[in-house]
Amino acid sequence: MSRSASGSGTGSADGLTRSAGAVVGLLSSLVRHAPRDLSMTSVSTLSTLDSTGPRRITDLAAIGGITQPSVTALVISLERAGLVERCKDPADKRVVLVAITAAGSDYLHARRRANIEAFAQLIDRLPLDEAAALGAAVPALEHLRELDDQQRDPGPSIGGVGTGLDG
Amino acid sequence: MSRSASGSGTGSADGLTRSAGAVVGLLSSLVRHAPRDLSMTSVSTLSTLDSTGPRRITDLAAIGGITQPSVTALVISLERAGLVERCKDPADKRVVLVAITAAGSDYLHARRRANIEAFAQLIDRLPLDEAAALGAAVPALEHLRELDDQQRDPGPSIGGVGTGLDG
DNA sequence: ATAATCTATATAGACAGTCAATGTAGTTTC
DNA sequence: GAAACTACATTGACTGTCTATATAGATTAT
Repeated sequence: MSRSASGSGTGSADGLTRSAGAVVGLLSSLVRHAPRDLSMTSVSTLSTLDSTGPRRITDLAAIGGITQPSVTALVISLERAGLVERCKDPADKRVVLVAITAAGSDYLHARRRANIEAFAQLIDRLPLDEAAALGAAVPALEHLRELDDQQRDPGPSIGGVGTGLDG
Repeated sequence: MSRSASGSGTGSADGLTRSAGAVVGLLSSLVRHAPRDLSMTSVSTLSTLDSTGPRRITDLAAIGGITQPSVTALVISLERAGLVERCKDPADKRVVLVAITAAGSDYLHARRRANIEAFAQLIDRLPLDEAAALGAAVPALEHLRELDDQQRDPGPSIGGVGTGLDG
């Protein structure tokens, strides 16, 4: 809380705190109204499968930050919904490889599109100068997300966590 | 998706979509790692009580977007934790008025401080220009939250919903 | 080679948070 | 003062999560 407090665009001493409050507040406002047809964790798991290909149960647990039994249950329900497939790994008969289906991929992309579009419509109602300021802050927002992921997952190349809202 | 697509700071045609994606992505990244000692709904309820004073059960249900039986259970557990008090309304003996206690208020403020500070530390690691851009986007972010609240709650003066992460 | 150990997943049992449906006490209206 | 309404509590179910443990298969050491 030392450096950029003087560097933030507001020029005031608590610009940083205010930035933090603004982002956190908006975040809060959105989360609790997200669609609930699938759990955040399910969407997050689908997202991982979609972007990085088939995975074993244990991987999904580590990536998603939940336990292996939870993933087992989650995958079973996703399978029942037709959104993923489970296949045995011929090289190691203990392993279950989970893959997203075409239906799963379709669902995911539709949901992602809807989320972004709804938010885009919100942005579209901003005054021009605010929309411009938001656009200029995009690299900062993307960078923040990277920093956040790094900080929580100091491990190697597991890839983005995927978080449900980005479904 | 018509106007500010050309007005956003990126200058590209999909600047709006990219802004939306950036914000949604960051928010997603943060949500799933929030502290879970109290549920989002509990913190949200505490926040409402803290900012608007004692409330009846039904109010809390409407404000929080959950059912009345859920609030009854939630309030009972908050009461057991010493964070709220329940008292009868002398004017209407059916009513239970729920009020936040000093301990509840302390908890809430500590949590809010911690959240904002953690996020501020993240912002502090941004390059100066990005931190400045983020600072400049604060009014836009705050405005977005307002727009979001309005859109979902076209009703009268219920006040901010409070969403758990802003605890 | 085979026994011990490790690994990947499944199962069982528990708990929190949510809901819909319904019960009960108190209030308002006609 | 009877009917209808309101505020809250209770019940029973379902989901998502956890810990602890079981089972099948793989690896390692002797």
